[in-house]
Amino acid sequence: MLSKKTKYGLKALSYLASQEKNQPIQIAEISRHENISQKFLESILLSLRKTGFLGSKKGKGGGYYLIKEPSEIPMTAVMRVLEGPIAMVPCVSLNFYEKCDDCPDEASCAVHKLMIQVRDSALDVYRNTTLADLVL
Amino acid sequence: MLSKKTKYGLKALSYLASQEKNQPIQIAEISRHENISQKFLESILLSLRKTGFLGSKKGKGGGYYLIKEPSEIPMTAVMRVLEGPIAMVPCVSLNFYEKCDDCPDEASCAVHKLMIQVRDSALDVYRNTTLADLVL
DNA sequence: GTTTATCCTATTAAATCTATGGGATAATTA
DNA sequence: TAATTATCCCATAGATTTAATAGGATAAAC
Repeated sequence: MLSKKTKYGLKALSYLASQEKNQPIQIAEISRHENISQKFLESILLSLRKTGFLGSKKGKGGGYYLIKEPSEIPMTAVMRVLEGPIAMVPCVSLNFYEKCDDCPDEASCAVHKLMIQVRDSALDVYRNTTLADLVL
Repeated sequence: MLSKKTKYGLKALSYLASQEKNQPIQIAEISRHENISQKFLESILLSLRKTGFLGSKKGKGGGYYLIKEPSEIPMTAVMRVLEGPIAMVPCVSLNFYEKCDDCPDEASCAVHKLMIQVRDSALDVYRNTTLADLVL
């Protein structure tokens, strides 16, 4: 299941990407427009800022804005920040690899074999989709 | 993340599929061989029996066995029983569809758009993989 | 009738996710 | 400078899900 955090984060990014001008948009406006709990959204936008997707401005006229062009923001990056590993098991993760402590041999493991394929198919989608594609 | 239930279920199915003869294999043997908590595995095998993947036999010489040929068991079916929906959000699920209560229009929803693609790519893998492919 | 192994339900323990609260910080406006 | 506005940040509560365990019932074999 996709977490609410990821869902809300994607919606917020899309909303920002859909703006004509790249002016700061307030949390309140995004939360209203996308039906997201304002406080929850606040923490999500904060993490998107800290990971380099968004810029922010305080005080009146402040808010959040995209730092890069939507077409320059691949879903691989967004998903890894919001949802975490793209792989469904750590032992097939490219960026978050961990060995299974129960499994003696990855090469012969059925789960490993299957999840490699699932990971690759998901990667294929995420690598070929940018934020711009979702706003069309 | 793949649940332990699914991981263990897949391993158990693979172990059964790897047996020479299709004789009943005891829970204890599978749990030992695959490093799975016996009691937890018990409940998983039970659900796999109730959903028509496994047969069972009680008493001495009893255990679980595959009902169909491994090549006749597609991963779509296994995953749906063990893990649930293949889609990451209910609004793009083929077998477990649910409308999002927050989202006014699916067609214009960025999350919807992206998750349709992810679902299709995962389906493509699961549909083209059977239990037999994982045992090779 | 004793042993063996699955069947079944209930419950607990742990982890994770979702959401909220309250105040600190910084920028704008007057 | 003071008031207002909006992000920043930490802490925590509440809800849900997952993982595992317990204990006994049932059925088959010998």
